[in-house]
Amino acid sequence: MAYQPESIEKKWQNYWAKNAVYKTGTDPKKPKYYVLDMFPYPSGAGLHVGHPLGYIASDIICRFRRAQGFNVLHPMGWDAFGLPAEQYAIQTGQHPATTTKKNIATYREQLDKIGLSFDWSREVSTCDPEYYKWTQWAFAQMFDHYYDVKLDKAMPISHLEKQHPEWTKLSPAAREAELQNHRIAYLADLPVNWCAALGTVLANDEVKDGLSVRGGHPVEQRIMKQWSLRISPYAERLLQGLEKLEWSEAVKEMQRNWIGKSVGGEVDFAIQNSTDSLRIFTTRPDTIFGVSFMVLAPESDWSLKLASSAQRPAVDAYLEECKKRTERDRLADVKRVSGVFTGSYAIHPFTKKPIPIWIGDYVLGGYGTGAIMAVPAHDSRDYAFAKHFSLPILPVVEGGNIEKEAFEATDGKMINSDFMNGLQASSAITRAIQELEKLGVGTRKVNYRLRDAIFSRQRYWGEPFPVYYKDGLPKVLPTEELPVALPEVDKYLPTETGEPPLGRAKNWQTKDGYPLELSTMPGFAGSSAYYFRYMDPKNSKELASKESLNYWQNVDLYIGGAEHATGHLIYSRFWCKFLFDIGFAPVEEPFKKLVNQGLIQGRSSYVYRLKSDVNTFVSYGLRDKYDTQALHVDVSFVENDFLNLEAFRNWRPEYKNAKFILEDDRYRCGSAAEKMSKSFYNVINPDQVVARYGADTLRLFEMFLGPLEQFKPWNMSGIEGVYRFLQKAWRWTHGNDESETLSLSTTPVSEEAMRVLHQTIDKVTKDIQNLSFNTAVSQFMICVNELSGKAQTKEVFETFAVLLAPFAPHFAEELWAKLGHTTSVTLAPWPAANPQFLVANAMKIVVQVNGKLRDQFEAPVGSSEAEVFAIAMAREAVQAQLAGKTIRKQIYVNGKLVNFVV
RNA sequence: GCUGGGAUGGUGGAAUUGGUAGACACACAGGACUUAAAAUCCUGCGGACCUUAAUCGGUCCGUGCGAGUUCGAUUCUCGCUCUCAGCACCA
Repeated sequence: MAYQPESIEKKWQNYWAKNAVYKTGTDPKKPKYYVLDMFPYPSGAGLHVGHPLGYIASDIICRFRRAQGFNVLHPMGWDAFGLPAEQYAIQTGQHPATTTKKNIATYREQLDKIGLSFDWSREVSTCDPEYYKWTQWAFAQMFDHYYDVKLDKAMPISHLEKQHPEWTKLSPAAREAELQNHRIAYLADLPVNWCAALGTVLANDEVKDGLSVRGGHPVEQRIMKQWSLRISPYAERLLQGLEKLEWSEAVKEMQRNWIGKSVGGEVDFAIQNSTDSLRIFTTRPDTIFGVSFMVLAPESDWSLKLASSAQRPAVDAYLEECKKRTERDRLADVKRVSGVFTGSYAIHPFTKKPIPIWIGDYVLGGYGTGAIMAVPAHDSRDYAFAKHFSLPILPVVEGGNIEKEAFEATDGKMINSDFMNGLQASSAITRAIQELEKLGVGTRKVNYRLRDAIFSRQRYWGEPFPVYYKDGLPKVLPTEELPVALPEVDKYLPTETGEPPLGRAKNWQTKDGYPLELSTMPGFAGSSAYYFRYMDPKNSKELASKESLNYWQNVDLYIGGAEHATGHLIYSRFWCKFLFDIGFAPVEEPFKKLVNQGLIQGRSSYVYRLKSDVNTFVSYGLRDKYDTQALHVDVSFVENDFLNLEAFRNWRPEYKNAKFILEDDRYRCGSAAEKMSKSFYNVINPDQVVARYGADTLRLFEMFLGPLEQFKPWNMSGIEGVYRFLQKAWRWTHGNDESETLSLSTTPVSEEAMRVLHQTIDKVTKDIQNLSFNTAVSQFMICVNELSGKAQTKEVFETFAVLLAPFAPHFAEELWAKLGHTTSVTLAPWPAANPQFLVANAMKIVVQVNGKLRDQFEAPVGSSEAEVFAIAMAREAVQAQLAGKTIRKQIYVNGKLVNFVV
């Protein structure tokens, strides 16, 4: 029987399922290893070949670690709440739960075909009330905690109340208002990103360039009452925590930017003819003598307060104009300078000179204090503003070309700066703050860009809040009364009065009749602690038991896309730190090592149609000789870039009589790497590939495609290579294509063959550890090429089966069973390479003189360095052609430099 | 503009701390087997050149561009070009 993946793969998948081979429990005798894939959102389109890339990689690691004696946790589940299901529900009336369930079934079926070693007994789904009960629990905990700045951790609200006995005298509403300023989950009027088309608010990471990431709808700023998570006090811990993580520098850097720490000072500028003072934040207090004007954000409270009566009409007009400009317009013309003078002046803290106060939309209300001191000589934005309005530009740091542009460096000497003259700008920063502190008008200050996370969504398909309102004040439900299950509604749209869809639910209230919160949680809620739930997924008392938490700790290896860098990955870290603070989580960081698999792009194919004759298509190589238009063609009609003419003619009626201008009697298509999309006709499903080549070939091929973290186009032309490899391996082990049994021999294995086998053990082991799966696959190919037709002993086949199992588990399992084993190859221990076979029996000695090859020869293994030299010198003497020259001689043993003499 | 990656044959990609560049695979070409095709197996495959009847053998150039360090650079340093990704009025 030839290698027939379809028969063996189904068999072993059933075997694994029936015998629960991959079921994991806590086992104190073994070291633990937790490998997690980012769980997918089950969309209606199903999986394409890009999805399994990360899953296959993590599966290889899992199988490898198991063989090394680790107790491996490798679960999978579903990020099941989400916008697409809701929008589909709005269009069709079908309940999102129904669609989601169907999609999950499809995903599950597709994943099962790939032979992944998930422990499905731990499957979770974020839309399951038994799951989101614990999301609600965590939220309730956040409501009941505040961030204690002194202790630098979250503490119970009761602890805060003890420090404020005066609050007990307040009315319930006033007291709650105080508490809302501290609760980690709090309700506040906030400027939010409102998306009218989606009917909901969005988090900052869900908005890009003023458009929603999902759907690309315009987003505007609005003030709304929203639930938020106070993530900003965690900024410093989130930043510091990055240092210890084994994450790519790229993702760490993205998080650093997102947190946006900047160190500087806050300075109070007195306002002329007023007792008020204007507080600004600056990172360059050293340039304070270069201040020539101040700028307020248009949305700042000061803007109207400081408008003089003479300037009032101009200020009003400008503020009106700013309001009209949406976020998008503002981003669209960054270069445009606009602003207006308020008519008021501030007083310089050192020179006591008056400084005009302006309003400008390049200053943001939401950052710092919403006001700046402008130093045009040393800030490019202030420079542009000053040039536009002809304001003075006063250089205080030596260097640059102030006539042309702002000089922003801090490596110059201070000038025109009184007590700071002559200092380096970088050291003047500290000096300036000291002086300001003496005057009592300034202090050192650290600012973060990280904003609190807005946590309300005006949607149906999400976790309901565990919140009700008593006398108009928010309360959270106790854990015993959770979950608050998502109610049924007649339509998935906002109500006529503009309330979220939950406003349509009947009896949406607590058992005591208090109304429940109408908004739902955002997408990241369910994914922020799912890694803990997998540890103990059936627990109805807790998110996870102490015992399981202490055993599994956190995720050792997390694999998923880099697109979650500033969303899920930062929220999860925050969530975990909070759970750590309240004594639930055993560790502060959820994911020790993170690997971002590269996107697999689709490979689109094109045909070239004559503009003059829409029925004629020109082959790729000849297209320049004609005037043509490129059209996408379904990639299923194309093999190795050659078009199947028959299939193309049958594709659409208008191509029935298509004519072709061929090259070498064939039609060659053009190609390009693009996102996999239905509209480009380039989507490849893993099912198609499995049906034709089998799961093991798909697995090997996805790994062979290139480095895991690299973006790469899907290109089927190479798949034959790995398929041939498995066929060769089959023939090697079975003797020929027809044999049903193994072709075993007792002939001792040659030393050379042992060398190949042990090099394979060595290389594959190292490659898996380095996540260098593509070179591991190459090593397997070398191994089979070398050993094919020889080395057919039981021991060799056994070693090969164990090595191959992580990559091609079905093939390995079949081979293992035929070797007489009755248990899964998964349970076999990982082989160790014998160092004896890793060195060559004859050392290859290469002698170079002045970098040029002069001599090469072999010496017996074990020769000492001195012997090698002696042989080399003797041979050189015979050659006798080096006399009279200064030489540098290098001697290589097996390609390695051992020494050199001059 | 800022930050972080990347650039190696026709193609995807290999190359421990600097040490014989191009492993492995695809594509292509030639050959064997076959009535034929498929499959399989074998050979060649960066460029220029020398040598030869042809092999064998040998030389020079070659890892985006230009310098530098070094006996020796795909690898390290500096300066560019192009490209991918992220951030972007964050004071």
